[in-house]
Amino acid sequence: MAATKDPRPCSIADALALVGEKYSLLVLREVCLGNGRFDQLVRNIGAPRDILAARLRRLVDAGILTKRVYSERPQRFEYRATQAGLELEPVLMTLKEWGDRHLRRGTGLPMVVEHSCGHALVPVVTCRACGDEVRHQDLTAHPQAPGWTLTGPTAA
Amino acid sequence: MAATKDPRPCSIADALALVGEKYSLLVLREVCLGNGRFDQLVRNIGAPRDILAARLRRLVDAGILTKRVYSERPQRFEYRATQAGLELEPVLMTLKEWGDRHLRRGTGLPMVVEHSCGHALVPVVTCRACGDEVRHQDLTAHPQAPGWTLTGPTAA
DNA sequence: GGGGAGGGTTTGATTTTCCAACCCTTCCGG
DNA sequence: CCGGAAGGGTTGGAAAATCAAACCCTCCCC
Repeated sequence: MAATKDPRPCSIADALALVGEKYSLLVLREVCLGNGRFDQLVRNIGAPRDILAARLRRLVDAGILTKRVYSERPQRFEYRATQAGLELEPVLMTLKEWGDRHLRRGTGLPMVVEHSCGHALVPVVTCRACGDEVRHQDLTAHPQAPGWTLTGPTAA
Repeated sequence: MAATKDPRPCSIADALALVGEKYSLLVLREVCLGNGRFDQLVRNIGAPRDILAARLRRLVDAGILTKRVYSERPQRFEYRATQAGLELEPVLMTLKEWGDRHLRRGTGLPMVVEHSCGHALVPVVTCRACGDEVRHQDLTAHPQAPGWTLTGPTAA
């Protein structure tokens, strides 16, 4: 689902071209939870079976999932996240946190993820260099490739 | 674009229902960069004008963007991120980082974001409680609402 | 040999997207 | 006063993606 003629070279656009189609990130959610079987995915995501099959093919081709046999005779499969797939989990957690805060004021969370430190996970995006939480006003964009023309206050 | 019958109550699914449609997150990318005018968005994202208009309406309705007049006579508009919109920027940065690492091995990045600490931003998702980087093996899911049946190794 | 689980594919109707063309207002130049 | 051009969309019809339900195949169990 690449933005058909995105004139900007952009890793965000490229990433979304792989995992931005409807259901793809929900597939990853389920697979990260260990629910990697076809009918589990159908039930838990609520996607049409044909679409789901297409997404799974795409994610496997992209190296985000692998298809494993968990039983010969009868032959049965399971999808699992590759390393690249697991590294998308922080994106999911960050999105979950946003949804928890903005879409469920007061409603109680449908799921809580516990971190190994013993606390409920509240993901925070920080800067690798200084450790500070990332906020918009601390960021400045520096285009490195043609196609980028900035005009706003974030421009460099 | 809600997963039409997602049986799971889930903040990830809900968030994607708002911003998961094609182009929506790219709109947010541009708006965060300060490129909030309709024809800038068309050019920079490469989306059809009608689709873009629909996305903008939706994002404004959802409280993620606002439509501001930046010139009366001739009347001209500009879209800006609300606080809720700005708080999605960490999601974009995390996704950008994933794309930079997995989709551009060796190709040189099309854009670098500088953090106010003086270094190029490399976003890291950490746990608010302990500060450690979030990794899959440190997470355990705890369903709080019906609809959640876990079977895998992540299950609680 | 009937039925169910698992993992899909096929078919046809319904929605979305896409693209090009068009519209409207206001400013500008001649 | 007339003809653009910029900005911000809307409209119409063709093309593509999605949806739901039905179907298929293999193997297992009774």
